[in-house]
Amino acid sequence: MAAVSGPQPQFFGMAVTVDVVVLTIRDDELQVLLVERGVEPFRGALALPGGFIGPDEDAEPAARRELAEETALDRGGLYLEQLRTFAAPARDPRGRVVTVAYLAIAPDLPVPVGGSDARAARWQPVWSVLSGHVKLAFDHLGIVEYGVDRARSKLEYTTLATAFCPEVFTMTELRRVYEVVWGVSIDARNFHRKVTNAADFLEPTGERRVLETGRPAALYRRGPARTLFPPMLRGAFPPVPLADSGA
Amino acid sequence: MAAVSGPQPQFFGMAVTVDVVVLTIRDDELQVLLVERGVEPFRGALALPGGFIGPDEDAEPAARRELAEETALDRGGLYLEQLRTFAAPARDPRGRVVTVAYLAIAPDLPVPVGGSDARAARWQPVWSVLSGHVKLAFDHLGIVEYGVDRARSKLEYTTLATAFCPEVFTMTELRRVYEVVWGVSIDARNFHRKVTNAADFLEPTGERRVLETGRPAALYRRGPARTLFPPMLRGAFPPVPLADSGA
DNA sequence: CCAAAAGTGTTTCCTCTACACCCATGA
DNA sequence: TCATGGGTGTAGAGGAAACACTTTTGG
Repeated sequence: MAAVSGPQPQFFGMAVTVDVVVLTIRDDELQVLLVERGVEPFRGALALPGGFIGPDEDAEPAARRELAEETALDRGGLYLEQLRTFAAPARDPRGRVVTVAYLAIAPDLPVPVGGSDARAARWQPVWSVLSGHVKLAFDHLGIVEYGVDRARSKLEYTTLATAFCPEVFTMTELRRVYEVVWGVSIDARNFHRKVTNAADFLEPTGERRVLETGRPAALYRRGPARTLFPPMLRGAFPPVPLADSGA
Repeated sequence: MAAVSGPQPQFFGMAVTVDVVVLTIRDDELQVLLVERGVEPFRGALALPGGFIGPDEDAEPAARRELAEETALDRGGLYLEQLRTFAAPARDPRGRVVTVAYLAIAPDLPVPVGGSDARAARWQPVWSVLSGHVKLAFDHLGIVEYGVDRARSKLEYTTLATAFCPEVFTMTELRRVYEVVWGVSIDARNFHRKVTNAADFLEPTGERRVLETGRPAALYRRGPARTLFPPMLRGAFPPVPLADSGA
């Protein structure tokens, strides 16, 4: 595509990248996917997976491509949505680089491997990033904060929670998503009633999963609904920090 | 800021613009601010106000600057939030132009005037744009659709509705915002109770506004809250199309 | 039989809707 | 005193929180 000679060629000196906040639940914790940078700047530092948008590429395909290249995550079922764009003039030492941030949600997957521009990819608990224990390159800390906020909000009024689950899942697995992402404790019985009443949220498969102990759990698949009505309101839950389900 | 000589100079050939969906309520209709383009491409066509981000400028300041330049809208009180970024490769005939779209909400203001790159600025009913009656340049129709959707959603669980009102306003003015933006009819009495119960949504000024007829209405100012709890759920309102408040 | 996890029923409370009713002003 | 719009009271429906209780498996 040749550029029409325009009156403002001086503006065509920027680069646009994508960066992806991939969230999952592992070991009963909310975790984010990070890569160790293999190139300058910030070589060796941890960062979000991402990279430059190609000259003839749209942003979302670029996000999927970078995920596939750097982290071997490319299965089609991955939930991906645009978060927001970060355009502070000095956010990248290479020059004027504007980044379009994406949020992806994945079920608990095998540990991803490194790719071309990244030495290694690994899951990191979100709290360790938000608390500053783990430092990120560029302005990626702010992007993670924004992405986690978005995910927490969207659990309320969309069916996003199912994106954290595998294709079939139990009621308890779905409830753990809410508990872990929000950091609250939820009554299993009222939760069961609420989500089964929400139209098109879940479809029973008819199958059951037998565990080591206890009654077998019914299995569900995500339904066609994308918004949740009535919503699951966070404000309605007790300020209890967490269920002491462990130990 | 000189660019550090990086390994990927071939990516630095893009331009980034901002485009702003400014919404207001005029004549009991939701309206959007459009400008008549004064330069190519699409010279003479209607478009959203916007323009190129400067070499050392962040996106949000650019949006405010373009609004001031093209539409003489620059008062500080304007609500402005980022919507999303549109990056389709062929969206602009001048070359690879990525745009960061913003949503602004304004109270009913005096009709704005044109500025440098725009011959004239004017309010247009949203329905005339969404229905295709009024054609827009570039992919701006899609941006308006996205912005209107966002505004409708945010009325539910944020205090965004007050951004449509002047600094002090009556309960009825606030209710008209919901009715016009959602296209529904709302019981005035229940609405009154609901918003006065929501913490920090409204602050009574103690003043009253005397109208031509009827009991004087109490005046309110927006409170410090930015989120609304409990939310105003759209699904709860009757499927009635509109209040027949006019003749 | 016991432990553990899944799922149901029931009570109580609280919010929301619908609507009757009262209040304050101008003409 | 009438018309017009602002604001309160209240009864009934529906949803949610709390929690006792039953079901189904493994040991």
